[in-house]
Amino acid sequence: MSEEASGRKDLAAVRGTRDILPGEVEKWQALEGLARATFELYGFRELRAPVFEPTELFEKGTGSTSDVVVKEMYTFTDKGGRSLTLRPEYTPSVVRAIIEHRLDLEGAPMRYYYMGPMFRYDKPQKGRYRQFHQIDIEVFGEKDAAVDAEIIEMAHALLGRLGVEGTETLVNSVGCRAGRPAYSAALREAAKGRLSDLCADCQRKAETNPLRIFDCKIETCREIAAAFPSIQDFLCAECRDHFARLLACLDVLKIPYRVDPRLVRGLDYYTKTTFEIVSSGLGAQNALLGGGRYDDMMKDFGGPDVCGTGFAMGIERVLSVAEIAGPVRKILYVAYLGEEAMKAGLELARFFRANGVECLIEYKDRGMKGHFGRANKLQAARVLIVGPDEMAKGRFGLKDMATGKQVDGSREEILALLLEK
RNA sequence: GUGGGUGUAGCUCAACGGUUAGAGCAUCGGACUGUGGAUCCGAAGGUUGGGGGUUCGAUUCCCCUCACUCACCCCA
Repeated sequence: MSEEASGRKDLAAVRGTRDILPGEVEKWQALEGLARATFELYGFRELRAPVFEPTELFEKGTGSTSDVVVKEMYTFTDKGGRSLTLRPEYTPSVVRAIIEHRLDLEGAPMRYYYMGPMFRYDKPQKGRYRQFHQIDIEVFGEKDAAVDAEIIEMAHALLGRLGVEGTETLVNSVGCRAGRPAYSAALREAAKGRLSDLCADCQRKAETNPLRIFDCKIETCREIAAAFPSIQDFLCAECRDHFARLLACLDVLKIPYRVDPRLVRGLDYYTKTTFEIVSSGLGAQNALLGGGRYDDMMKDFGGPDVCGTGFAMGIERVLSVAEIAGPVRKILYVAYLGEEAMKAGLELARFFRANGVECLIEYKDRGMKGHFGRANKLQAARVLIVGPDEMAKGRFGLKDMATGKQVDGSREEILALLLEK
């Protein structure tokens, strides 16, 4: 049966992955270029880490109770018997690299960015894939809430350059390890008091993750949850000051935001600041980017006590709402007549390419009409005409396909014309 | 992992349970052997996602499976 099966389906890209084809890939390149240019303005440098890491890295970093680690990792055993995992997120890798190379001792600003694929075994839907791509930025060693505001502003700057509109910035503080357990307990207590009035889903959340009751869409649950204690009341003095300073700096940078006490985020390691930028142009998966502060991870890894803060931006999601276009290509199509002219055209193509002109020659014998039809099909900007007559004179034709105007000249004269616009 | 929707040519879509599954666009060839977009003619392209069942007969009805898609969950 399997040998009879249609090859086409069997060889399709696996579930949750997809090809990015010419025509679309130019948008990716444009986005990546704008991201690099923007981050470099803020003093960030690229840091490339491996696509897979020891499974333990994510268990300790991302958190062994997070959904990502519990049920979404691509984990496998290699031939040496090691348990490895295709990274579901990037932050633990950067932290590992800093410790491994003692980058904290170099004195350079620890501002890093990276873009590449991440892997999570989720059920695919709009804006959610099993191999997806993130742009990730991290800053280490800056305790001041000002840097949290700075990276949020940097995210805005990038989204602005990408033509993304209709976004909202949500910020919150989840406190530190001192205050958070107390808040969870208080929330659980409050939920127990109204348990019978909550929906079945929320009754379950009351046990497993009381913070998520705030996310329920049922009206009665929302009303009940509105009366629950706010995390703001459980922050220690230091966390409260940190959060106030974040908001003050966002005001200085003129970043509009909304404080959302429900914004907890699913990764275990966040402390103090959490934030998210959401878009109205997406479906249920509406977060364009999310991040926050993680002051304990480095220490928990057995490294120096260096704090961190950063965010991850989903490339697929941003592209679906971005207004960017790839560069306009101005292809020069080489039209020739006959074998000798083909060889002359081949050499002319080499010459023009060596001088920076995108040039296309195809090895199919066509008449002049056929060549022009093909050039038109390819949306070539110009056609170079090489025939026996041209070769005899050493002067070739150059036709502008948009205007229909045609001139002739030596190859140097034509090159000059090609380069001037 | 749980639900709903959808799978017919490269793309967008037709076809009451009944002959050889069609159309537009795209592709290729010709009209047209030194100058494009047009027009006309023609060709090629399908195990109707896959498997099983009901039926004299299934693209159509039923079941399973796979994929896509939307939502839950979670997150980028």
